[in-house]
Amino acid sequence: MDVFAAIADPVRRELLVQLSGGPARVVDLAGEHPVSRPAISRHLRVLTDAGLVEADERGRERHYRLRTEPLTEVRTFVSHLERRAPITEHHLDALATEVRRTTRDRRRAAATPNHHQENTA
Amino acid sequence: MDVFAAIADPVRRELLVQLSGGPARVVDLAGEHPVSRPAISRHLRVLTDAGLVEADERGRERHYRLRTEPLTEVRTFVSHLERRAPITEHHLDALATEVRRTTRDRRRAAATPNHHQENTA
DNA sequence: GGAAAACGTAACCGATCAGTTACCAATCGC
DNA sequence: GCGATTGGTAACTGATCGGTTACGTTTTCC
Repeated sequence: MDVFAAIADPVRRELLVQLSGGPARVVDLAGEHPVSRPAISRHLRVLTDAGLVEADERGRERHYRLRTEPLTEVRTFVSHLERRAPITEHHLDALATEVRRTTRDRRRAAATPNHHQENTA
Repeated sequence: MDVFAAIADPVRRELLVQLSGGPARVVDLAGEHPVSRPAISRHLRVLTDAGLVEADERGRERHYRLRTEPLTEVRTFVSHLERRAPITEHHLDALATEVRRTTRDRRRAAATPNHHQENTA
């Protein structure tokens, strides 16, 4: 299943948002949803196949964490459409602002080793 | 059907790309696809419901054109995930570059009123 | 006026999806 | 060792999806 299909499901999008706050176990993820744990397990499988998450085995637990690389395809697609389309200028400005802020945050995070478990090699 | 589901289908993504080159009629859009015209019609209906396209009635023809506003939601979602995730720096740099270029192209396009049908590539 | 073109919709169908329950394997804590 | 916890998978099911063909309507053009 490709990335676009993977993020088409609202439950999966919610899972990704949860994981954007840091790694989590399956029970923890499932605890926040009205659907059963096996259903979550299968959603995680789909996300894994799409490359959007990865699991670290820790004994009987699996710690899932977010992987954002595949999102590049989505971003590229959206950018492509927005580039040549009769859109109002402010949309792109908003995007540029977003990116500037993101990059700044990112740099700050990299300079501050006290974040969570990610040591960017 | 929400925007994420709308862009989950490869045919619909292709339609959006086609329309990013300018408005087009249903027959023209269908001509580039191996699927039947009614199928295209229904894809266009889904895209319309998602707000991603809009049709101008011109006699017996309908000229569909792209609307990018709903894509904001997708961009926001992706940005949100990428902001706080252990990603390598070069991804954000790539995004920043993309945006810079996009803005520049956009300004140039706005200054040049004569771009319309495909024939761009 | 009538054929042709453009396009939407209805009816149908097979495939896929997302959910459930039931079950099994592995690991942890006492 | 043993019960409890964690989590994956299998089997089943109802719903949705995407495709097709058939058809109806409107507009264009001779």
